Amino acid sequence: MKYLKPWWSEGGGLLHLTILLSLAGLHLDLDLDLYLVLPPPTLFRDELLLGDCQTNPAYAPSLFPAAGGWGRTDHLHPKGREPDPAAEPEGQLFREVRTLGVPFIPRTRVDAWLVHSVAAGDADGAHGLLGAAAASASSAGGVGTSADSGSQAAPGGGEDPRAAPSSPLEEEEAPTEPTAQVPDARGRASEDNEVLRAMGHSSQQEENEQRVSSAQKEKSLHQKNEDENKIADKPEWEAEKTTESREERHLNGTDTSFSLEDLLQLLSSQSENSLERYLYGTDTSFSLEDLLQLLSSQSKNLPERHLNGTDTSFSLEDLLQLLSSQSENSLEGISLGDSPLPGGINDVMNSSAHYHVNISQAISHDVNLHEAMLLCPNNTFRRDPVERTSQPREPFLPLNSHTINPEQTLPRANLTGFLPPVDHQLRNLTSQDLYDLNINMFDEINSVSLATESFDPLEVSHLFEQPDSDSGLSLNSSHNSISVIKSNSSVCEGAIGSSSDLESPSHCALEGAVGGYYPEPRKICQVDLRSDSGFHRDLAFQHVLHDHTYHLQPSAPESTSESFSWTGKSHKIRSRYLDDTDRHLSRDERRAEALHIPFSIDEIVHMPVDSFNSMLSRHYLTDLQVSLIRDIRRRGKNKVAAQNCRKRKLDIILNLEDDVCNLKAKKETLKSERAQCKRAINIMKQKLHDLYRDIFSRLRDDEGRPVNPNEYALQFSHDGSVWIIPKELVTSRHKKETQKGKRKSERRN
DNA sequence: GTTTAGTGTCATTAT
DNA sequence: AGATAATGACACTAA
Repeated sequence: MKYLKPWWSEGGGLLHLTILLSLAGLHLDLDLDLYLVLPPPTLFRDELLLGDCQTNPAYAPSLFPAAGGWGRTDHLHPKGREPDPAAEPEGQLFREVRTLGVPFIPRTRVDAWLVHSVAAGDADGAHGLLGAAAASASSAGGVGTSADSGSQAAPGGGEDPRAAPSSPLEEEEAPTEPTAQVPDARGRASEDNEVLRAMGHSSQQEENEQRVSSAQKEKSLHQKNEDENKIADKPEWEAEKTTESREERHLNGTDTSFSLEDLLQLLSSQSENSLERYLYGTDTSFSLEDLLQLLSSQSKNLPERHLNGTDTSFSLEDLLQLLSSQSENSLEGISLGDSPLPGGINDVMNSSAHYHVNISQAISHDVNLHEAMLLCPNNTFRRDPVERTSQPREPFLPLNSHTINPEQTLPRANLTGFLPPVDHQLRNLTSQDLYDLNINMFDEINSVSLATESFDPLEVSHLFEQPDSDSGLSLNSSHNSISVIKSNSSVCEGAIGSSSDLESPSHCALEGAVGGYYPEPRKICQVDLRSDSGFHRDLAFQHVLHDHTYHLQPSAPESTSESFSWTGKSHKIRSRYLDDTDRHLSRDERRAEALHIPFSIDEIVHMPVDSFNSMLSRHYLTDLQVSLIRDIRRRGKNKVAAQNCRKRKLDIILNLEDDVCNLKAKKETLKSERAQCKRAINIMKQKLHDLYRDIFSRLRDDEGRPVNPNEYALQFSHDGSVWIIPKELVTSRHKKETQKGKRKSERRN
């Protein structure tokens, strides 16, 4: 069974998802309280519309209620402003939120219990784990505790849930261990990832994680055997009683301990259906194997206590954090406690309110357990949904940044149905919003660097002014230009092809625009484009983040965000005109990035002319941008035309070659026929000569002497008589007849 | 180091 | 008149 019970409040909404599993005597009830982050309503209408992401940070506290483990909001309050609960009449946001999909923070409470002779898992352990998860989430400061308590926790909107736990469960059961160790686990995992990433050995990373996974599985098996022995010793009624009591305790939040191994055992015995399908409502079946795998992979992010078996407690907050962190939009950045939270979340809302962005998709992605299971071991983010769907995924991705690439991930997301009905038109903005989110995020982070680096837009203009060597390399660029270009290139590196590159906000922002496809371009981007500071700032991002991208996997496959025509072509094609540090972007793409062209190359090139012109007119674009877009379109079309031309030329050449072969064969045939005719003619001549000789040998003149064939010739008359006449007469007569024939033929002509 | 195939781009012309 | 297609010429890169 599945329950989707949305509940909204000002500053946030609580989505209660209950998953009840009952398979083969095993019951698992997952209560997922997903806290949907919302800004104050005023942001929808006023500040956000201005595109100023940082003018009103009042929404921040409500964004990250679970700051203890899921997010910090202090950096979102540069002015120390607190949200004003009375800023908007209660209920207004409710109506707006009903039409919006918003980021969420998983707020978990997992109920699980075992009944009867559970083949695998210690009920106590499982219970403890789930309870711990609930308590952990509670102690993390989340707004709302469960489906029941959540509706009581959020009212007021501006109330900071971190300061005031809103349910008895949180107050009473807040376990010290999960809440204390979960962030530590994340931190440790993050450190490990950093080390591995610094070593630059993804394979080693995989080995480590596989090692962890295998060790955990062994531990799970060992624990399973012990648990089976324990259960076997207990009478059935006692087991039921224990189960019920566990359930009660868990529902009450009094039991917070839980064993990961137990849960693994539970999950391992389940069917092979997909949790993802279950969550999305397309299939009521449930793939606990997926969750098992998820948990196994998550183990590397857990503290060592989970690995060495000294502590088997496990918080599903970790799990949901994992899920949240692995989703493909910047919502992860919001959800993660360690993530620098941008002041530009209002951009998200702004965009959501006025442009068509699919936020629900983003939310859906956040709860895509299956995907998270596959890709989340390192709390890394994937940035290219196309790559995700079309290319083999990296089982373990380095944790490079908390930023993500919303541009490429979200627009392609086609996951809906998880959330309650949301205004469809308002679901389509997440990517661009998150782009702005990233921009603002790193704007704050890199503000110092901006001051010191003092970027000059002219540096980027060099990118357009560099000698138009077809290679597109900045060979003649100045040092600064090279720096910028290289930075840009490095930022872009792996963006398209590598799912592990998550550090470049500018790139992330542009990646979707350049090479990605947007059904609807985002005007919000143009706000930044109009300002030099934004342009400046983005360059700074590229520069500041320069170092963060060199450890990216160089061999990352090209993304399909490169829906450009040469996506599937050879490496030679792709690598052409590219810098050594930027093997994935063409010159036009880099230029488009530099100017933040909000359209993909594919769009620009292949869009019908009417749509293209309307697109240019509908969006505020600078002259430089328009010029570049038109150049890109011209070059793109010319490139296709050149390809077609060469193909045609090649076809013509091939056809000509075929014609030559055919003609040669025909010539040989004619030669042979000619030879045969010559041979036949010679034979006929020889026979005629022999006949002539034979006739003259038998002829005699009046005196009985043989007739000389050299002096006389045979002449046939029309009446059939044969005359022997001198050759001279034959020659003269032949000439006359020949002349007559010519005259006749001339007359006919 | 040279050659060659493949490619992108520009300029020009044709449609 | 503008957009697009076609094509020759050139430059560049990788093999």
